Amino acid sequence: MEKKNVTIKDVARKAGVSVPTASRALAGYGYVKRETREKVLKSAKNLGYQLNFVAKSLRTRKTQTIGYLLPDITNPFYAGIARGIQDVSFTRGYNAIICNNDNDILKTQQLFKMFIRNRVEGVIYSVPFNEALSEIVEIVKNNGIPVVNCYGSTRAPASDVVTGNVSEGCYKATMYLLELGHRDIAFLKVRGSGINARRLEGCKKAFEEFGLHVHPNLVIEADDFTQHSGYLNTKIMFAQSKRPSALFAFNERLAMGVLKAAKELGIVIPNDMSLIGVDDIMAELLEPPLTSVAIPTYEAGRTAASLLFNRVEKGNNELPVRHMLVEELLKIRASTGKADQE
Amino acid sequence: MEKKNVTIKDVARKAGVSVPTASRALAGYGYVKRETREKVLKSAKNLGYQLNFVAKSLRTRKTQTIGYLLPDITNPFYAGIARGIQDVSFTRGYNAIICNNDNDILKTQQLFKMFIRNRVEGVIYSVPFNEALSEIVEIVKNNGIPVVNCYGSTRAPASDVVTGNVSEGCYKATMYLLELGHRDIAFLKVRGSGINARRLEGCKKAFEEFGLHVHPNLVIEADDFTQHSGYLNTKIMFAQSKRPSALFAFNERLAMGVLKAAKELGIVIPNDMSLIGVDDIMAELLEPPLTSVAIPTYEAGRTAASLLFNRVEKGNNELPVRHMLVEELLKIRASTGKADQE
DNA sequence: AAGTAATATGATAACGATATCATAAATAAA
DNA sequence: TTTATTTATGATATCGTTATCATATTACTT
Repeated sequence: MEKKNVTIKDVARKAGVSVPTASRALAGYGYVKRETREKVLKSAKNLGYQLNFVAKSLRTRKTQTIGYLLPDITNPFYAGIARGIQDVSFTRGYNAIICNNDNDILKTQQLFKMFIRNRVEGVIYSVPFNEALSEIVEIVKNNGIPVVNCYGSTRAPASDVVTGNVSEGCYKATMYLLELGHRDIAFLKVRGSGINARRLEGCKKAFEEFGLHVHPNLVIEADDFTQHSGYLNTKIMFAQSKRPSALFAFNERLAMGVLKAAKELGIVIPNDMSLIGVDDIMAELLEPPLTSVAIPTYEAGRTAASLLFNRVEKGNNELPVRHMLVEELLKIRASTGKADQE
Repeated sequence: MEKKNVTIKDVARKAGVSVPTASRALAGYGYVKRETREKVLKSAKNLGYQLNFVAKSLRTRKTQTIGYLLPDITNPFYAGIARGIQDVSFTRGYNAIICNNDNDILKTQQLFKMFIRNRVEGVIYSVPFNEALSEIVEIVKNNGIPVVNCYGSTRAPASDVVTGNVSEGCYKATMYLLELGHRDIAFLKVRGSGINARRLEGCKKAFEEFGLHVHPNLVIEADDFTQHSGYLNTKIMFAQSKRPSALFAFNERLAMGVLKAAKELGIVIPNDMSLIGVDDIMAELLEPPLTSVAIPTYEAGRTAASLLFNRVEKGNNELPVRHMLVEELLKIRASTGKADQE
């Protein structure tokens, strides 16, 4: 009653056929007489046989597995992407090995090598830029494994890339603020973030359409994307200069920090100041519900997986490099309003 | 420049040794002369050799992989557990295959069978009870695979179980409310949830210590654990009966729904009513910051993984069944206050 | 110097499946 | 009937490693 470990050999013997015949019967592939197949299937069922996927993988050189590298699965942004990848994978009969790199390059290297050793058929990653990233991604590709970058560093090489129309999303949001009459709009971005830089581009474009320019003093650079950082920078900004009529934070956590600081300072949103965020994970649940640029993480994950499976099926080098965009939408809620009429 | 696919055979040939010797050198196992090892390692490095883990797994019957089944990775509660499992696994050189069942029993069966086919060395699950769950869990166990239940259905069999001291956590929270002078305390639970039933037990115990009883009318059963459900039930309750002086929702989403309903009804928390939640995922970020019973999901995941690896190492049947508790703590914030003095 | 133990290496088998090929039986075509 | 084709089955090789065992070499003991 301990371990059973039924192999196809047992199934074949019990059914009175050879191993290859049993294999064909179970796989439903090639020529097998109807009654033979039934005998084999019955035998398999009786013995409680479960295919050994490890052996199959070795022989067929297909592991039906892909790897996904992200910074941290407890970050809902990445969890959304992960879920999209998992769903597409599940439908195709694949598994995804999901690993956290905690933005640690040493871990990144370890994990990518692990992916290679495990002979994953493809890799998706969503990690920010790092000097050593390009190198290790190149190694993965040299091992014949297609790589898709999903909202990760655009500076690292990949077969295909999925990102949002980040500058357009922010363009729309800024246009919306401008149309509400706001002119003194502050932007809270994270220093060193390539995506945030592109977000700011979109905002500048909107200003230009109004014949205006973003005031450099109103572009604030946070050290990181934590709530605390948003809180701190807001406090500092409001202590130093005139309060802007609207604030656009390029990240939801930052926006939550702004919200908290504003509350403490007695600034009522949206009456005293409008606020826009990005991400749209908790936005609807905040007080007030936050107007924000929604990132369709689930769709991004699905798209990345689809691109990857295209390459897995067609052979990596058959296809040209593709760059797919998912649409970031402005969701208008209660944290924005018309500018003061003074 | 296409696929390289370097095997240990190539490494051995280039180093001028036999394959088994190369294997020993690379694994750092058994007798290998110092210079031989160096030759092999150099050869491996030059060729860009990466061990084929599939082949190794087949031979050693160790896949260094475990499976984790959860309802949905985008739910931060499960993401926390997943992260704990992943971290312990990573440290041990294992991978976790994480799969969502969406509370669908058909998927559950498919996924558990997939775990068996993939020859995972252990399985952890966090899924609610379902008639067919016991059956499939039993099949997994019969295949010699240890199973650990982490905050899942306690009615399904498993080698080991990890849960929180759920009734104690709620006992503490209720004691706190009682000590603040509250007597009309409403409880919002989810119908059919075994864990929520145990939570209520803890609350009742606290009442008994005060020589009181929970009023049955003040135990409200929600259909599910969504924010909407919390919102709806609050509206209904407040329309029908006298408003309680405190409300205890056994789930954060429910509590957020209560918060929203209260806001709409002009009920100020905590002045007009105290509110306590469970989970403590976003609690700190809500307005007002929510007093709640914190579930240490990350720790629970780590604990579950540790239990599992004990069995993986020691052999499944060597160890007695263990039930580990992680401590749920009451975090006091701004949503609770003294009862009215009327 | 002889015997024993430790070290080092390789030949062979095995893990559990599928791929490839050869051959036999059944069926269709001439 | 003969030949060609389709269907059915099994023998054998193979995927890339490690386990097991046998043997050769070196290093210690006495």
